[in-house]
Amino acid sequence: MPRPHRPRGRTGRPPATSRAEILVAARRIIERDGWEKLTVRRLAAELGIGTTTLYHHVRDREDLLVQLLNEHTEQTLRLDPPGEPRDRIVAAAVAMHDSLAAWPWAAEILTTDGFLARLGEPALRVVETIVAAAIEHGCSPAQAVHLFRSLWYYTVGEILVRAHTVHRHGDQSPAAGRDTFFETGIDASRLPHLAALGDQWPELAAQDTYAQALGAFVDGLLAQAAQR
Amino acid sequence: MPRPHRPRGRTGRPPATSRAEILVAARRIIERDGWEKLTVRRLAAELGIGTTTLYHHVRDREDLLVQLLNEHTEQTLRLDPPGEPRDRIVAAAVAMHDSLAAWPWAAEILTTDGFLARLGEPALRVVETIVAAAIEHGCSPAQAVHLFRSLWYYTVGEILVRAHTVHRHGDQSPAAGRDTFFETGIDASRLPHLAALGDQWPELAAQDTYAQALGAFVDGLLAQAAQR
DNA sequence: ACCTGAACACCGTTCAAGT
DNA sequence: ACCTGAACACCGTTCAAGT
Repeated sequence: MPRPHRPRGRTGRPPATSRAEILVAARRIIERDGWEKLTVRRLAAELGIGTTTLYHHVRDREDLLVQLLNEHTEQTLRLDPPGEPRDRIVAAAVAMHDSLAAWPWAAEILTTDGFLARLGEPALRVVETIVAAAIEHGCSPAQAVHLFRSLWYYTVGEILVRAHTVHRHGDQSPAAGRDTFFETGIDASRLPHLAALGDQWPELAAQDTYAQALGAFVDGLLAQAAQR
Repeated sequence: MPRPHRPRGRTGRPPATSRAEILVAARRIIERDGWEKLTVRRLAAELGIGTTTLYHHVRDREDLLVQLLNEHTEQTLRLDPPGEPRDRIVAAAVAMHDSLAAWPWAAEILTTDGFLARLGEPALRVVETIVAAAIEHGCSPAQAVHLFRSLWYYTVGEILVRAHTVHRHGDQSPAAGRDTFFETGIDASRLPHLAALGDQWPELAAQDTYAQALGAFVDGLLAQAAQR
């Protein structure tokens, strides 16, 4: 007599909660309640299972997040940019950035120890693309790794700062733009340029210059590598 | 009659717990137990006061951390670098980096919304130095702000990744160096350069190239600004 | 005015026990 | 074998009340 547990299973084993089911439920929570609400306990509740049961399928919270991100990169990070090595590096880094920036909760694991090592192949292919292009341009393998790492730091920093910045779309009130130095008057004699910038700062800081500065960074790094 | 510095219990009422006392106690916890243990509750216990009392002196946990960081930058961040604008930018960014990197717990607030706006004058002077030097070099005010912000992203990313990386000093075991792509064999036909790099990656990734890549970034950004 | 215990509303993780 | 309730050891923050 088969136990009436969860139907829609194949013949044989009673269908245990699967990895895929977990990831779908996790995405549902993120979409419905915001990613801050994605906790181990809530996820178990969403699946209708005990919190403990989740630990049979996921090592810990970090593991859950990494699995979620890997699934996401597998779906969004497909590229093989053409062109000069320099342009391939920029294109790969922009693709990496855009894929990660779309999921602000990625910020939580981006800087964890050994993060890159836990990435799946689609993400690693971006690393490969950058390292390969740098070597083709004339970098030594060591220089290529250092170049990738520098771009990675810049990218992670951009994503993390942006993820934590409240975007006040169209809010023109004086309370908007907390990221200005100037709501409390600053000493114009000590900090003349910041004082002169005044309330232009929030506007300038809101502009997206990631890709442009990335280009400058890549050019600077490639030029430096060529000098040695 | 001389009283102990921190009265335990209900002895009269010497001056209420001061901001300075709180910050000293916070630093004591960080030094003794590690910064992960610095919680509102523990800090109150360390001071011998009720958790609630702390909220009379500190708006919330984030405010506590920002106050702590501001005190730290006031003590460590004094500079007025000489030389060419380009070198002044590099020197200021390195000083900012070193000051923040010394306190890994800063990672917790570095990316919070409006963080820069909550900094004290010593920290703002670094921003002023970088913006002023960029303008002196020929940047427009907008370009100078963008330049600062790009360096900020790079710096924050470096600090955050490093702060979360376990440094296995002298650990030569195979388990060491989690940040390698290669403990699980990678597909050499799909990722040839990463495969060729092999176990060299952890060693290369451990090298500190912050200042060198920063120089390249600054050169790249200044060159790009001059082109427009 | 200054301070606080208790409560609220949560966390991630473990483990002995149940089915 | 698979699953789980209950417990452990915490969090940040609030509020009504005490001194």
